[in-house]
Amino acid sequence: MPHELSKAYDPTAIEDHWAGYWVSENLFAVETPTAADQNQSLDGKSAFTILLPPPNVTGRLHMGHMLNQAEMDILTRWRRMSGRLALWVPGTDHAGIATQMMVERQLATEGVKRQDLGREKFVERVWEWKRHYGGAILEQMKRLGASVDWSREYFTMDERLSVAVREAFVRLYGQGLIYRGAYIVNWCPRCQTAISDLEVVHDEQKGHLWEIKYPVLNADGKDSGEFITVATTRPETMLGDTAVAIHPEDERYKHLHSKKLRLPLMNREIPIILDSWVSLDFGTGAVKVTPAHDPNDFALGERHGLASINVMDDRGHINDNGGAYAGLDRYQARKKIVADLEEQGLLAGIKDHVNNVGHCDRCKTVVEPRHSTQWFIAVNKSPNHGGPSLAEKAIAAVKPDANGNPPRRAIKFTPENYEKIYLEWMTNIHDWCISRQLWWGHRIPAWHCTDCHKITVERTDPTKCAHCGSAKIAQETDVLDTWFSSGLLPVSVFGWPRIAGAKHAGAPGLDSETWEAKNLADFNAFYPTSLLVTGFDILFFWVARMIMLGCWFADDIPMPDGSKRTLKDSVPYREVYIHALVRDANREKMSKTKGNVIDPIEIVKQYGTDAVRFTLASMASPGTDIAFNVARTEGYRAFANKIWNAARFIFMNVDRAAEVGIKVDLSSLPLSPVVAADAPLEDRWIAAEFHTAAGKVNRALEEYRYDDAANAIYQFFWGSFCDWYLEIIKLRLDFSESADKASTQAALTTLVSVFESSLRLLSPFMPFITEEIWHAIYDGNAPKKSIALASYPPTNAIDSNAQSEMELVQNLIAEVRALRKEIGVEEKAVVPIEVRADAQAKAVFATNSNIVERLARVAEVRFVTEISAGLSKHHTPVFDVAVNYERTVDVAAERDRLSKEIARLEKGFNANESKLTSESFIAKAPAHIVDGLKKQHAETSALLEKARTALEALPKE
RNA sequence: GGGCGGUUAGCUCAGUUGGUUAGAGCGCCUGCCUUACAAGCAGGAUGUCGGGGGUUCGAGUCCCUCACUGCCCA
Repeated sequence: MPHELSKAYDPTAIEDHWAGYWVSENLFAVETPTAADQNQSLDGKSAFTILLPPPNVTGRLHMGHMLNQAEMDILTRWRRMSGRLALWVPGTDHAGIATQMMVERQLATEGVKRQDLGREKFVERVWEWKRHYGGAILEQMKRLGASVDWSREYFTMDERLSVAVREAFVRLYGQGLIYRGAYIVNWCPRCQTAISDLEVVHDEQKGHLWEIKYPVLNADGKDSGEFITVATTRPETMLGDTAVAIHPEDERYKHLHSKKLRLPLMNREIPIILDSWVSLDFGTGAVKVTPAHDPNDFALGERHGLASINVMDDRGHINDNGGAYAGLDRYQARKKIVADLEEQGLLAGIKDHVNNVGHCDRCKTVVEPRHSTQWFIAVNKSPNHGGPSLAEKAIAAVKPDANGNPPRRAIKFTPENYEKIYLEWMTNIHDWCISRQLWWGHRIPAWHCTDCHKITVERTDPTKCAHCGSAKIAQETDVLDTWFSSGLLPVSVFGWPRIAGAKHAGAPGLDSETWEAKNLADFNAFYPTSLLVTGFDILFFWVARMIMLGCWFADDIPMPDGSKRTLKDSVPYREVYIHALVRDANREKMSKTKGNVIDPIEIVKQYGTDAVRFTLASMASPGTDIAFNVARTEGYRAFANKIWNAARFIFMNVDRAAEVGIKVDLSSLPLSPVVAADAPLEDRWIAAEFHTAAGKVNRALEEYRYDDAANAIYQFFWGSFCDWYLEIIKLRLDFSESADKASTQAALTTLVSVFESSLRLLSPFMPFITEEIWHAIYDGNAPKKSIALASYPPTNAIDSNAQSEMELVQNLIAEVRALRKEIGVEEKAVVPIEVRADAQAKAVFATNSNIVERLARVAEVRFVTEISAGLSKHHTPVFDVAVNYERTVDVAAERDRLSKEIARLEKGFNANESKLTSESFIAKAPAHIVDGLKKQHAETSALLEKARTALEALPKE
């Protein structure tokens, strides 16, 4: 039997199959456009390009990813079906710290340290690990059906992307924008590397404020007996103190200006310095200064020319500069120092104190600010050849044009407020520390000369120093921050810098000419990408970095027509959509420690990918966090089930029709429902409803209103198509001998056509179930390999007459149903009704009386000029209706209902009355408001009158 | 400390440039196994739109203020 769908909807049974099919058929691969395509503007299709913000290669899919990917997939499928050349490029980043950690952990189980292996062997091990376990998250993506081009999958350590990293480094270095310097950086003692500000997560912790007395010295270097008390949250850093700072205006200490202090425990003489940065009210107003271990102190040290004494090694242990404490872990040292101070009577007090402690984002170890030599990108500096800085360009790409009207933004943010946040951040950005003391990553292409101590940076590995010619050179051991390479992705995935016609194209390694031509074609077609979709928590990671680097490096690639590329077309993407956080049902942030993490794969197994996607979409209102509630998902699985059963119903009828020789011509189904002007009301109406919904979906997706789009489809499919259309169409699905076959065939054709269009409308949101049913409609001979390659239904004009006529019929049915309940008509009883209606409504009811009869279980619609006395009736502005039935009236309930209705009407009446009697309202409000209100007022008065009369007519108690 | 948001039905959230009597899903109550669907059908109840003040003919929507709350940055 054709069209076989199992009786019950079972998502897991269909989803695995289609997910595999989409990948194995390479369905969403996009070929590099040929030159001919380019000339014809890609065969008339403009590209929609979207890059997956690279998940960490060690990562597993979490709800945030699933939301992020569902949003990208919905947009990509919608754009693809709407005729755009849609390319979604997937991949992962190499996650320097995280991946190195994974492999070190693995080695630890073998009792081996990476140092035992040596750098080269260790890196080999990491690659091995990556081949085995890396990219699990992409496999999960495949199961979820993301419509990405797997043939273009990237990994930031790939050779082609490494070429881009090298090129970018060499250029920035040559432009004077990369430098090496000794600064305070965030140091993770566990990972033993510097990390960027963004990789430090701050956490409020209960701690202490230790108050320590520093003896004031006389001119002869002896203790004067006076003390300055300083307060600190990290007493162990005092070993590296080189001054104590006070505010120059602080009256408490004015007499101590120019005096010296004795640093306790170390017995070192340190100066008192004056600086207005010191806060008068914090602690005692005197601050110990440790330039090597605190960013603020470092700045003070620079201003006052203080020495910087590093007292800790890279594991967070006190080093030889720490005197008696050398070798101790930082916290052991803290304990001992506090104890020693107390013993010497120099501990003035201990106070409870809540402070913000920085932790390593990866391993949660407390970060130690540390003075060390690192590589930086000078983001605010003008390059050697002049012009704006990296940050200035990144600001110009986003800032509204001061003179432009309307403002011209090269990159548009949604929700808009992120533009402000981005600009705020980019305006105050500090130099970017790009070096990491790791082995896994892009090794910095700089060579140090042992003879002249200068640095050589070149595109190909040098054999001798570029400055003195010495062969005694050694490559820098540090690697680059992972973000340095992922920031380049928008240009590097399309082949930069190996782009035909670009400067420095012929980089070594691959078949350059072929590659460069192919890359040029890709770059011309797909850059700038259309959109970046990401969470706000990564705004500064991807967004900021990609914008800085994209704007910097793309602008020397000429435009396809040969003209100079300007900032507008150098940006990595035209739009940025920032989504919110997925929280648990109680709005709590999901976290492992709280144990409230929802594994999307588990939920998917229970309810199906389609239902989970729909849940996320329907809650994804821009700027609002999603409180993920499985009750919602359950509801959308029910929706999928509804669609499934509608399909079964339709197929059942198609098959029954076939048995009596009635066929639906599947080869001529329209792209979206088309009905004749003289078609039955329900046909004209469902087409109008469809186009209304389709219009809403298109408008909503243009504005990233996934919630509006999902709701419009839900309402249409369930509320209009299933609840009304399917019920009405049953009247016309008559397969008996006596039936008019042409009429049945027409009804069936419209039904199938509307349903098939609806599947295409829904497909971007629920790709699996729509794929399954769509193929079933065509009984395995679908016109395309996938519904995802079919066209999105175009929106036609909306027949609003059909909508208002149908609304009348629906209202009548609803009133009858309500009446039946009120007067206790049995569910199954078929009863006559009396209707008083104006001429227009009466005509509509008369034409469609069979619909009323079927849907409201009515025996006969009797048109009257006045409802018979004694019957309970319902009133609307255009008709009154009553059910002819020997009622068992619950007088109390009826009185209650009428009283409530009267109260409601009175409220409206009074509100309108006061407005309409106000002269200023009549004079100042626009005419259509006044007219509308007058009309409503008249209706309300009439209904109020009728309700009051009905209440009067009720038997007295 | 600086900045940005939020407060609308029991819950989670919509509510377009102020405009006619504030919506949805879930949940809740009542009645139905009406052969596509009980993961269903039909009917129903529920809101001083956080408090206060102001602008306006008109405020959930704009302004001020207070309260509570979340996030980012330092």
